[in-house]
Amino acid sequence: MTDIFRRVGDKWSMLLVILLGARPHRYNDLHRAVEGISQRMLTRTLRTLETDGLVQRAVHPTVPPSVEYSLTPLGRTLLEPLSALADWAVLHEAEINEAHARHTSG
Amino acid sequence: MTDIFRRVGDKWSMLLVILLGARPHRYNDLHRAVEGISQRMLTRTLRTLETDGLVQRAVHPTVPPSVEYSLTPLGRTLLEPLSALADWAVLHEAEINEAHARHTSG
DNA sequence: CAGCATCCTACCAGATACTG
DNA sequence: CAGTATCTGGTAGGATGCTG
Repeated sequence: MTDIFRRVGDKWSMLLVILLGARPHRYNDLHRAVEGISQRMLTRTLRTLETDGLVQRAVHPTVPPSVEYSLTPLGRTLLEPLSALADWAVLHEAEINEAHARHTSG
Repeated sequence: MTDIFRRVGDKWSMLLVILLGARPHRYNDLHRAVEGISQRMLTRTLRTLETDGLVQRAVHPTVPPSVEYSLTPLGRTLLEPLSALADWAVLHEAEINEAHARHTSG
């Protein structure tokens, strides 16, 4: 189980899954949307998600080429629990920062 | 938000939070329960969780000393979304492994 | 019992440059 | 547009030995 978590729970994976949950994205869409991600990590993370069967990659042989990433049905089942956790993070971010301040100062 | 995830979502944190969600544990309880964790990482992870205000540490000045770790109220609010994700992981582990096999072989 | 200090390694992840 | 290749520093995390 911890293996699954390590894949799904890392810095970029969750962000990508949540983004792709909203709508399919192309490579550079994601690159722009996920502020701060390097090409390397974007590609790596997408490959991992694809290998895990959470994301599917559709290549349209146009000129210039376009590649569309979207969630698989399995990926979509992840969306709900992941969003719950993301909501929790947003909701309690302030409290965590306060706790931090308490431990840092006193 | 990604910062929160990095702390909460790492290899050991979620395991500890879920364990402490069941009942308070002492240091060596956790060390035994979390098969494979080193003292170093157990201590480090507990300290991080404590600093984040998710876990509280109660020292009982007995001989020999005993230290009890438990979830704070904030930590308990994390339990639900985290369990949801853990359940998801257990439920879909097989599918992910199958997807892996597909990408490895063909 | 419940840690801390130190050393060490391997992998992770960013920056940068290049390609079909 | 959608990647790959290479180099490099940082950090996660294990092993070991010691302490109040």
